[in-house]
Amino acid sequence: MIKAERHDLIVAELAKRGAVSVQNLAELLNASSATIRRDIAELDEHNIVVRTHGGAMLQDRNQELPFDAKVMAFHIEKRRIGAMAASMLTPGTTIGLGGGTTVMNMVTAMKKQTLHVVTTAVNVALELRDAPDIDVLLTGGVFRKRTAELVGHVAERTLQDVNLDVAIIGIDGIDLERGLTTYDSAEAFVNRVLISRAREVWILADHSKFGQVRPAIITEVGAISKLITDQNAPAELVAGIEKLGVSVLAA
Amino acid sequence: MIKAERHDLIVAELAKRGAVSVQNLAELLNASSATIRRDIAELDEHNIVVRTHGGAMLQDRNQELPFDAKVMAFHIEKRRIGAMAASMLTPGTTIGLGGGTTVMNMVTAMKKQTLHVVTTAVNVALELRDAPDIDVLLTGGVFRKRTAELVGHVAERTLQDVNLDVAIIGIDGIDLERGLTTYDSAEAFVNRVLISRAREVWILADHSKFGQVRPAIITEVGAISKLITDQNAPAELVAGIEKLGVSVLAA
DNA sequence: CCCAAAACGAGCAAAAATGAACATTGTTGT
DNA sequence: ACAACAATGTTCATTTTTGCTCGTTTTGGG
Repeated sequence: MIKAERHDLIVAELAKRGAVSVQNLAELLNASSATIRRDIAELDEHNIVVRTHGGAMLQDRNQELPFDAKVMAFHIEKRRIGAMAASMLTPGTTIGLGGGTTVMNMVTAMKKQTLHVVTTAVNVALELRDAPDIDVLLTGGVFRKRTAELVGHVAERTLQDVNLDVAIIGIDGIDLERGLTTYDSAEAFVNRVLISRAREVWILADHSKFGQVRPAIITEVGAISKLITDQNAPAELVAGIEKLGVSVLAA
Repeated sequence: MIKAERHDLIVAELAKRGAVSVQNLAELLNASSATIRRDIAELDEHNIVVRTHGGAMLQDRNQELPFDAKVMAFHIEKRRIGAMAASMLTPGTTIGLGGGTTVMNMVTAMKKQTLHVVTTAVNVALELRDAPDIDVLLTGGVFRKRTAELVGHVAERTLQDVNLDVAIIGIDGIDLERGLTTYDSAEAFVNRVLISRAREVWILADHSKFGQVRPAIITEVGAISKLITDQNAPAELVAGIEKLGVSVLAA
């Protein structure tokens, strides 16, 4: 059994049970505990799992939300997408972040880095409270209660004053002709401004978003730099997107 | 079973039942009562559960947020001050809110009212997520991690664009000669802007703030309209403040 | 108010897990 | 074929965790 296979199985086991011991995994995978420990350490470095004494778990209980998390759709995929996106950041750069669960997964994975963050999402700011080397600028704006995101002209004007190296946003639908879409038009507009201020645009979207069309258009597919998704994204759609000059990465 | 897993299960059990005994948990998790006690103690240190004699229970929702030590001090007084201030609001008006624990107490007490809120405090916005008839404008700005407040020119500029009926802020010190003061000068400055945009200024301060002087000046005592405090405020200071035209109310 | 049962904290020793160094195996490129 | 390298397993000293004992504190019933 090769390393990558073990890693996959460890993540799969965690997805099922939430936490596993080194011993269990050693038996399950016919590997020595030393190897399992090395595997877990590596997965932890990539922020895919959290290493603990005796084993590994999916998330640090300190940040475990009282609700969902484990119920959330495609949370393993989102976590891996977030971890990959976080690992691709250049230290010291300024990144703009929208809202959404996938982006939040990325934020938890990037806490140890050195960055400047501009965001329209209140949750992102709060999550970064214990990130010692990341400063956070909240755009301000009308507080959307459902998503805890900030919209409107205050958000827009604040964004007009910053330059971003990368804008990273989550979406609800991606379609070759209809572009990147979401449910709320005010949020779509703010995301459009975010995009306009950035040299590069990264989109985070698990495979369930492919081929979906939502009411509010954010931008066209050709306008983005990178699309970070999971292994299950439909191949022909991925090919079509790449043909538009977008680099598609599968976590 | 690894420690982290036990911790998760303890929290899960609490989520279901509200409270559990050490014995129950010991059986359920196949661990000794000593271990369970240590687990609960650790979870309690991280403020995830509340340790009690014989077991553990869920956090008291009213005092759970990130302020810890400060919240406990003068908790009762702050709550009464907050309740009184909330009861004095006129429906439909626009109020500006700063940060701090006393203001937060007021915010929890005003959720059912109909109001427009402008605030520099991220916690205030989140707290009002389930207030159906209050719309919230967050000013934006640099996110101060210690207090979760927003400061800097973005906050200032947003405030320049609004007119407030009342500005309500908490302070760390009030003194006849040295005025209203707080620890952080950036926050003091934002509060000053907040005050400048309002027709009326209400200050919330429990009695421990009287006679205190902190590094950063917000404004002079004569500039405020109402001071809402508790019964234990020193009488001679209150008299001096009233002489400056401030109406002092004791909750 | 008092007493017995239950729960607790602290110290301790056994057990489990870890990290680091080293040996072995397998793979890759030349 | 051979050297360089990565991955894995093994050993051992160290650290962390756990269960137990015992004296003390808290709780709740009479």
